[in-house]
Amino acid sequence: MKREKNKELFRKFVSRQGLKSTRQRENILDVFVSTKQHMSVEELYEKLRAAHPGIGYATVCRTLKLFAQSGIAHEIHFGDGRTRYEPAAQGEHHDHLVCTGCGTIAEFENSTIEELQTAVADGHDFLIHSHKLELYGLCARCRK
Amino acid sequence: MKREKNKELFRKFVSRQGLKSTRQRENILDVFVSTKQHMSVEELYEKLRAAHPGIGYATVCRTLKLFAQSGIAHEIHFGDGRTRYEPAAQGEHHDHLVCTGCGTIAEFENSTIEELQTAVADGHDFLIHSHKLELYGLCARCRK
DNA sequence: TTTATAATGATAATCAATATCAATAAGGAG
DNA sequence: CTCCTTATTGATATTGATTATCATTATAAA
Ligand SMILES: [Mn+2]
Ligand SMILES: [Mn+2]
Ligand SMILES: [Zn+2]
Ligand SMILES: [Zn+2]
Repeated sequence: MKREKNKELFRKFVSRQGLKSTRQRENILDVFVSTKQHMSVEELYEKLRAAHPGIGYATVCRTLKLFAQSGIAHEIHFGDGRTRYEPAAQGEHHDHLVCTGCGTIAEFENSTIEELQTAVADGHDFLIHSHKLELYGLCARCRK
Repeated sequence: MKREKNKELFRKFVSRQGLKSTRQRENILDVFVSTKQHMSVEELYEKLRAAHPGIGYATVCRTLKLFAQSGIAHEIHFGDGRTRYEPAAQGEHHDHLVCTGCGTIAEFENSTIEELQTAVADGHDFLIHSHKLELYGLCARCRK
């Protein structure tokens, strides 16, 4: 299961980096892997406080950054000034449709687009490390 | 010429919206349309101060927002926390290759990608209003 | 001109993210 | 297990870009 896989990956990352395993990190890990996607730091912090009062905002920020470093999370910026995180699925990738009406996020994969991106980069003698593709607009419900 | 076109478009926007034509707006317009692309607010402010000491930072911010509203500028966020602006070419569109080594920005257009984006959106019953496609990586020089 | 209203610019406020730092916890050595 | 070094935590202060405030100034219509 993806959740357990990510938890295991993070524990290995902590060990490999000489970091320490702490109660807070485990708690944040638990909540994060079982969360709906694209949560802001604030949202995750509130969810965590409900289960683990006393947790610090700074610790949540720091730990989410570690999640991103370890590869189990992706940091996302939708342009509203809030950093969001989503659990990563190893070996998978997707981009986002963002409804500016209700804020709903849909996900999609399109291998042809990905290939064309690589072709474009090749033409510029450019080596892609990562990319961001976001489609902003209105979902069906918000258009009615 | 594109520069004069954009200046004219902005002046019409100002008139249409019942705004006032001011020395500051004209100065900012002059500098903006003749600028290299993807300048941060801070960079534009410094460039403006050189030619027009006394200009206020807040005025630069406000005016750049007006440029974006009027359609002669695009607001860009490359994820470094600084808002950038680039002159818009009416009826044209491009996306960006961002070198994480030296910060150089290359531009590209790919109509096939654009069509595929629309197809993806259609499949989700989603109406695209705008999109963001950025390819991050290393340019040829930074790879050597 | 006169006058109503918008714009300006100095400054304060905002807000998410990050840095600081004393107190606490982890975990290896003995 | 206990000691000890070092990392982590969380309260708080700070940062940095942007936005709001507001007294002063400028615009443009009457
Ligand atoms: Mn996603
Ligand atoms: Mn551009
Ligand atoms: Zn919607
Ligand atoms: Zn480069």
